[in-house]
Amino acid sequence: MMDAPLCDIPLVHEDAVEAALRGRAGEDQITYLADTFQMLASPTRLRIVEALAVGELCVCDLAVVAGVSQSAVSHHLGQMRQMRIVRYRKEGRLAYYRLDDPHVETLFETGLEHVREASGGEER
Amino acid sequence: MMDAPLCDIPLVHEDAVEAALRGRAGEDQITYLADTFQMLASPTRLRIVEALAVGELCVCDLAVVAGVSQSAVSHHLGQMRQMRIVRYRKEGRLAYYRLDDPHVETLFETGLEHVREASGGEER
DNA sequence: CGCATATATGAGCAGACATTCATGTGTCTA
DNA sequence: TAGACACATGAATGTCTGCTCATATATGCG
Repeated sequence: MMDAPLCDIPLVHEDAVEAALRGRAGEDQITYLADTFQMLASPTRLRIVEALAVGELCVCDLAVVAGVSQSAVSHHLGQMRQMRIVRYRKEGRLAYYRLDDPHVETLFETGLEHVREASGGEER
Repeated sequence: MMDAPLCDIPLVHEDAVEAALRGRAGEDQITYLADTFQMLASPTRLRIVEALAVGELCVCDLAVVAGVSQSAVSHHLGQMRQMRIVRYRKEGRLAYYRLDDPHVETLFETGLEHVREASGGEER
């Protein structure tokens, strides 16, 4: 039979694992962060973010820019609002949306830089 | 009754929409970017990124840190490798993983900053 | 060689997501 | 005030994701 495999009795590289475990973000923060990235994990929502990085737009405009129905865009906006990706102001019967905080644009830009390197540069 | 509804004949705010459409990223880049954020849209994978931000780790260590099975972590690593989130080097029968490029850590950090503001600060 | 181990990978299933369709709410205008 | 319109939202549905289980590949050791 086999000896105790290292993988079952945790800790292969005890020091490294402890270092990695020190100062981790809280469970709630990681969950919230995953949900935040989830909001950016859709071409349609990215088009919305990209557009709002230029300036505020109403729901109709966003539907045009993102190339989906008004209903679809509104559902997306509802979720993005909840995750604090966007905020909005009402003016008459129009709702003008914009990015909620500067970090969102930073995420978009940084992600795009990464993509331009990662998808451009081929195999290593 | 009303005139032709603005939403059906596109362009509500023509200037704003045109501004938003100017200089957009390519379809491929947006798709790739969405897939990249998708890789960060999971608590398990975020734990992996968080751990690798400290230093390289083998698969077993990562399974411990992320709190999932070896199989699960390996599946995640395969996807993350494909999306250029991580890379690895083989040493004997161990595989040591690390973040593929600095942008990844930036995304993680920026996201965490956003979360700390967004989830901390309450309703507006 | 032959076995144990570290990692990778395929299949399958339960839960999550994006869109559509239908309808609800509030605001403007005639 | 009646109706049209901008926007929001609930329900239903097809697709995708993440895990587990089973198995494959490869390396090291005796």
